[in-house]
Amino acid sequence: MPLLPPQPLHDWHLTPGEAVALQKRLAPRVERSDRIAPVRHIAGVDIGFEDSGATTRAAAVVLKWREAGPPFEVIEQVVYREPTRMPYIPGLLSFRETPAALGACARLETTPELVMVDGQGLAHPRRLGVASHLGLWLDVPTVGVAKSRLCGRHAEVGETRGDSVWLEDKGERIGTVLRSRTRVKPLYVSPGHRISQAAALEWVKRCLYRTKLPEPTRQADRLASRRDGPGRR
DNA sequence: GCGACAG
DNA sequence: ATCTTGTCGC
Repeated sequence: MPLLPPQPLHDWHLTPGEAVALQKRLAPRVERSDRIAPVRHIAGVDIGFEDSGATTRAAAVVLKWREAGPPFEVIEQVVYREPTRMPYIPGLLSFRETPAALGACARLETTPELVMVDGQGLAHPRRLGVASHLGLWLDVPTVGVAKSRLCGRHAEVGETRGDSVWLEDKGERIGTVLRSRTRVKPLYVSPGHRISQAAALEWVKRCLYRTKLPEPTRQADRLASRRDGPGRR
């Protein structure tokens, strides 16, 4: 999918303090309501590492959306590598993963109407998780699907598949804690960009098939973390 | 000052 | 995230 013309949405040589300042400037640009075109394709994005972390491997997959529900047909798969440029710092994940993620997305021929990202969206201390940051950059609707909590509080979630509770922080709802599989650790779903809380949750539910992760993220996950080196596609 | 802390 | 064996489920 095409990348937007270069914009001051990201910088690769920032100190932690500068990165935090940038997040505060970008957060207000995140759109929290639905501005989504009819969904035909949904992409999944995830990052993995090789060479003890020296190489970052980004994976992007595109699935054809079917009203009939999953399993969806995978129509594109891309793996893109580049040297790792920043360490992992809680709250600054997007600065470590977004560069490679953009590289993978730029190599997709299809432009999806929705992108699911492994990580938080709004459910971030400054409301700019990796899903939001990537969404801003690509100017495409995104939803964050994380496997654990970064911030916020929530009541206990029911143990049955489909049960969910709000994730809140500082008096506002920042996401949803969703039990995607009975008796399995819940998912933390939050809007990335151009999507509402309700729609973000619904799309994740609609993409659940038989595993803990929704299909877009699951497919990207397996590509990004394969221990042997998948070339491309 | 003491924890918590996406991937 | 990654390092790891066997094991349970579809």
